[in-house]
Amino acid sequence: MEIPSKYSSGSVEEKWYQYWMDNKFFHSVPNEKEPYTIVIPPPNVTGVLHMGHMLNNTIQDILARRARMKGKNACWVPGTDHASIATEAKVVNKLKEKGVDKYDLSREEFLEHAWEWTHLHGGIILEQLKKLGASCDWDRKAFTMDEARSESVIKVFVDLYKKGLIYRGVRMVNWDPSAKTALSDEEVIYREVQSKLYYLKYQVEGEENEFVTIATTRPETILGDTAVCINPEDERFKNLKGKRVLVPLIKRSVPIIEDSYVDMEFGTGCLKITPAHDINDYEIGMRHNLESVDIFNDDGTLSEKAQIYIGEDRFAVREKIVADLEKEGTLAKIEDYTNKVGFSERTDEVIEPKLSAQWFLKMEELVKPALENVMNDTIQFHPPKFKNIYKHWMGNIKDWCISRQLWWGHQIPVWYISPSPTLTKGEGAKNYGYVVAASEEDARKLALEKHPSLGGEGGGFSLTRDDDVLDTWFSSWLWPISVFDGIRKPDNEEVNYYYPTSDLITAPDIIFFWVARMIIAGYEYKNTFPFKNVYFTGMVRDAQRRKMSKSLGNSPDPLDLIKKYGADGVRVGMLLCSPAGGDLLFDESLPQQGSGFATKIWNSFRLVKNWEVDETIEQPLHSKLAINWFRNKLNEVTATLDDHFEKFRISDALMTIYTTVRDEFSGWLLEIVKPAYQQPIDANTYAELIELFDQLLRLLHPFMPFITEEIWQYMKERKEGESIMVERIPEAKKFDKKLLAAFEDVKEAISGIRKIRLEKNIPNKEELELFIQIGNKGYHKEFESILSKLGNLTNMEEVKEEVKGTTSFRVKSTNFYIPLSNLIDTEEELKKLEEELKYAKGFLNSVNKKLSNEHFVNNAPEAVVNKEKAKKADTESKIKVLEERIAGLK
RNA sequence: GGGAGCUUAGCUCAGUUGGUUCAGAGCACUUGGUUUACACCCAAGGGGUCACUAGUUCGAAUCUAGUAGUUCCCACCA
Repeated sequence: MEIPSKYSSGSVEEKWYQYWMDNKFFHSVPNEKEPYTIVIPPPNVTGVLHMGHMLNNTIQDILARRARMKGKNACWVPGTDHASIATEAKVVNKLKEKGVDKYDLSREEFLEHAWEWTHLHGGIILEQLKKLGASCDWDRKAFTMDEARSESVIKVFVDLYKKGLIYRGVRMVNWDPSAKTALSDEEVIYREVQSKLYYLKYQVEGEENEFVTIATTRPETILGDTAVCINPEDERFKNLKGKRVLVPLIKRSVPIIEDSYVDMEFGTGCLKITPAHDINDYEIGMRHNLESVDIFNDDGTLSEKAQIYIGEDRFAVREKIVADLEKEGTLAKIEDYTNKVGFSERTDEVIEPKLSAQWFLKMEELVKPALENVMNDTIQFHPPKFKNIYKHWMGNIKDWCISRQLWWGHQIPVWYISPSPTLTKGEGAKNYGYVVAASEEDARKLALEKHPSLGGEGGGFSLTRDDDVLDTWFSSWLWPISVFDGIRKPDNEEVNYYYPTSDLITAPDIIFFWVARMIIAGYEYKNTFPFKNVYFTGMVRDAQRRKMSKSLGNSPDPLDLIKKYGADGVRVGMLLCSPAGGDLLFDESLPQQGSGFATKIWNSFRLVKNWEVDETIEQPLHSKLAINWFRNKLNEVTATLDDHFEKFRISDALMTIYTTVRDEFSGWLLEIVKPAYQQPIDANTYAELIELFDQLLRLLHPFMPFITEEIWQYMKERKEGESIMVERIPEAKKFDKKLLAAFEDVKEAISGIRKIRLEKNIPNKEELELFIQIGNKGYHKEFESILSKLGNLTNMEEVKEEVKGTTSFRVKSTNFYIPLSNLIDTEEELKKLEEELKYAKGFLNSVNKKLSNEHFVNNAPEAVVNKEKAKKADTESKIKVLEERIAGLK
């Protein structure tokens, strides 16, 4: 079989992905094996793949593939999220481009557009994941708004309502004037901004020349002022108590009230109160029975209640009102000021606190098991520092505002009852309220049960469904259950088998949005945790630590990267430098390194595969020894990998296998067994090499699925349906630590020879002689054939004392001498030896100091003391050797 | 304002319970090499007072306290 000299990732990746799909290797059904389950953090249905997804999904795939090769029944469930507000914003913009305003459409018409958009762009991102090699069970593709998931959401809403956990209330909520919807607290991002502090003078009513000065960052809100507040302790304003002041421009008379909330130190010590547009003012307003004047429309323009600037935008009004206040003479001064302003996570609009009727979920009881089981490590966070953050949030949780004034999403299953006019006439008139039910049919029944009069004589009624939809996260919090249909059919075989899932891989920025809430839902609906481990990835940033963003143009297109470096190369690049919870500083040198590694593996394979095998020659001793050594090495590496994976140190695991392939396998093993130019290799060594290569590929497969499959298929004749991805990964076996340590000494001796060649400018081709003065450590005669081959030695001889006229080096207490006719620079050699001697003496000194310290000898464990004694003996013999050598040279 | 974390080589980070080379890895850097698998390579090498200070201990990168710097999370000071 001819092996191409260059590995071409593109065609190889396409070929094997198709092969895996055709053979249904990704597909999982419940069986007798141990399940290993991951649910994907569902990306936005209309989103495109970005670097964060790459990192995240690479890790998921590595874990899934590894579990599969460990003999588990791995199931990685893919899917997408309808992303209510983000998708709706996109559709609204799209319509706007076509000159269509959302509000000119009916709800049904708008949803038609939204579905069209979803079908057009939906799932592109999942197709992109295939390019990465993601081994998802595509037959299980789920969508948060498909039938099964939608019904689950509705069922849960009804259930929570019945449990008394969902309620409707008028509250101060975070209002996004751009999307015209309420948001949860988590969807508001506070940012520091440079703004101004405006000092405004309010005339005291009835006192022509007496003014009260307040400070505000939002002068436009004075139009909604219904009081001015002072601290009751404030001596400066004693005379104002009980008086009233006039709001500038509109001259509304408002009372001066007293509340200890006011900080006397800040600003002027006087605070204007706008209960409709500030959460604190709202609370003060409640305490003092103040009127609320809502001066804003839903879109952030001023309403009629503002009296002036009606219909103009709040920020335009801010400019204008400052000018008008100045004209009026009520603007005292303006200062620069830095404060924090809330922005909408999705639309980046400045949030307006607004009073409105919304649906809430009571959290206090629900969070209890979720908090407890993270704190006691039933669910483990990696890295564990996120436990603190989680705890803090859970401990201070407020009720969750779950309604959104949007159309794209799960419409709230609440029906308001409008009785027929005959029923509302006269004394029978009453508010029939609403019912909560999974369908209109159920709602109708329920309404009749609740109000029998509706079905009675002169009855009849209509139902109007609540316009709002549910927060996106109200569907994704059910994800680990709902993808197995465990909400609608709580005891089905699938959910019983796959749930709880194994590992969740996600970014820390959605720890509250999603992770915490999934845990809550898990305990509420399955009575157990939704996943055993949560691995938090870092943020992908650029080399300057800046966030990847479109506007900065520092975010590479993942698909371009895959084209350029191969999926394997990109996967390796993502992971080479990505500790759990730590940010990944990405630049193209990383995937470059990854693809370089792929080339390295490819070339190693070509080397081996192209050797001619000769059955008649015997296996050389050095090959036999090297193979045996590498077997032990591989077992050590396998154990190390197991340990890394157990601790979710994925980068370290990759680095382990990376250096094993590059240094141990290619650098040492292959160099040792490599036959002379154009010479054949013995059959024994060849067969064993192929087997070891096979083992290595299996260990590597989860990281680099494509190239490992390609090589594995080339390695031997394979039958249709065979694949490395369904083979077993090597188990950790015992290994000989002494052997491995001895081999390190051999390597060091070879390095010593190489170093001398480099220093003395001796080409590798030139053969050398080596004399060995064996000390009590550092030499292993059994490996002399290896030393001889890699050192290119003609003759090796053991000697009892130092050899004159040679250059030398040491491994532990063994001296190696290389005779170099005419090439010895005695001065140089002496200088080197003196330095070594100086170091050894210093070292001995520190050891002696320890050993002569009675406290140390008496208190330290015996083993530690013995070790120090051994060090002392070794160093002393080394010093002796050095001194002899120096004397000899002189 | 409250809380948590971090500070180890030029960069990004390991370093598990204090005790053998524990002062490490990858990248970067320096030097040498076109040794027929690989220059996307190979060989050799330089580089750190483990932020600072004080303590505990026979012994501290590791434990304690404080200081400085830094990051993140939470919080409605106009």
